[in-house]
Amino acid sequence: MAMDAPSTHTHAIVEALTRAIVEHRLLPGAKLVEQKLADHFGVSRTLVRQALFQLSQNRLVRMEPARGAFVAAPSAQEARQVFTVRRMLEAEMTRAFMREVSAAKLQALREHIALERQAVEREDVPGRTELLGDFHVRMAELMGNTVLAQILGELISRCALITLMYQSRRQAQHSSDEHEGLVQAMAEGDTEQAVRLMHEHLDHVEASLTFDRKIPTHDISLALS
Amino acid sequence: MAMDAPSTHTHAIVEALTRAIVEHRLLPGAKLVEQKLADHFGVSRTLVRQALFQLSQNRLVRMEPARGAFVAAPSAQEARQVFTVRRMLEAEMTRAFMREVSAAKLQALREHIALERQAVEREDVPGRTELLGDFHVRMAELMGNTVLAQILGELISRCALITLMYQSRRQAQHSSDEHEGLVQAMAEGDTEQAVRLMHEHLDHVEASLTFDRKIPTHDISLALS
DNA sequence: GTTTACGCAAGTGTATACAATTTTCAGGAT
DNA sequence: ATCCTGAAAATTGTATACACTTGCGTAAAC
Repeated sequence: MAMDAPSTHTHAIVEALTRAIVEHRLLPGAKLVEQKLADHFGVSRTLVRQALFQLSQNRLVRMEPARGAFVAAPSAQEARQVFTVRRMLEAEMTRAFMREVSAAKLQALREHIALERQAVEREDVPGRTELLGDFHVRMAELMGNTVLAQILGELISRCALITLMYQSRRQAQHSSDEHEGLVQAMAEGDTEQAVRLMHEHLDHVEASLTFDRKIPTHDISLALS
Repeated sequence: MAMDAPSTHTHAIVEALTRAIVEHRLLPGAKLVEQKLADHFGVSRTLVRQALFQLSQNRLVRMEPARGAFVAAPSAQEARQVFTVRRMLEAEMTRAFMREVSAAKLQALREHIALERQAVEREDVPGRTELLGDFHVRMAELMGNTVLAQILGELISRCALITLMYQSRRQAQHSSDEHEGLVQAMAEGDTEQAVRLMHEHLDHVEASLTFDRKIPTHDISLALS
């Protein structure tokens, strides 16, 4: 999730909106009225517009000419495409990771999984959603490839938008278990098994998506507070 | 390269600047003064700023707080990372392509290669650079995966920024030949050979990069006219 | 009762004004 | 000659003003 800080103020708005969208406090389709957001953040529309533009680049927000900004509502087809790309990228990432694996890196991943567990235990839904996604970004970071980490981060944000509002505790637990299995295979040096597990893991996450209709939240102040 | 059209005016500026950067009329490190650009395009700074923000998201432009926008100058390390990601993505893309290959798709690629050839023949440097990159995007589009096509398009733009200002005619010819070899392997149904050729192709392109110092162009009007 | 026309409210798109910051450069001290 | 100093010029950052589009409700016409 590493990004530079453009004037800090705009960045803060982007962060707040991103969190609200990814954590499903703002539902797909919700309209984002510039003046309302400006009032909420205590700035002018100028900065809000910058933030919305930025978010529309990340595909978290869709902008319709002269009609305004809305929380993006990716189609089922787009969701499948995102997962297809993730599988392509992460299968090869797993192979590359294995080529330069080390005890320290495996340990770092295990510690991350421990954090996931804790979030699942304490029913911290936003926290666990973020941590479950960040596991994959963490792998890219451990390889020292920031470009890969950034692209994966964006793809995962788009996934979170598609994910069920409240992923069941069981599914979250399951994801964390699969992460552990992956690390286990990597610890044993079984590259092909690791790649296979990564594939299956992403298949499972994709299968757990729900594409039923969304109920938009129009109350921006509520969602952001 | 498919993007939506946000108010058409901003989009036109983004397009013009993108072309100027990717085609190396504006060299890495060049400062992009907002008022100068605004005058050039006959609009206010507002729209120029929107365009620059958008370009900074694509990593074609780097913005320094209170100092302004500059044409990005990716480090050699970043360039290597971009190519690493491309190899990961495109190796798997080639496999996926082979799973749903058809005569029509191969024909489309062959026609694209013919266009590359023509551009190389007539010494159309900007045209051939764009076409050589678009071959890879074309594959993604033929698979119907717009998400993949978009991500590849962005990665390739970043590559173009790194590429030698004037890729030699020989190298361009070589790239086109490798595209043809790839299609040949795909036509013969030899998936692993195709994957291998894609890998080698990207290795060759990466190897042809030059990381010597850049001479910034400060004359914006000249570069854009 | 349904439909069309019209006007007002709300909201977006762009330009401009002004504040804050950085850059430039002249002038003087060492 | 080189290095500080400081004020003016240039440039960016943010807010505001205003034109233009869209959405919606109301009322008139059929």
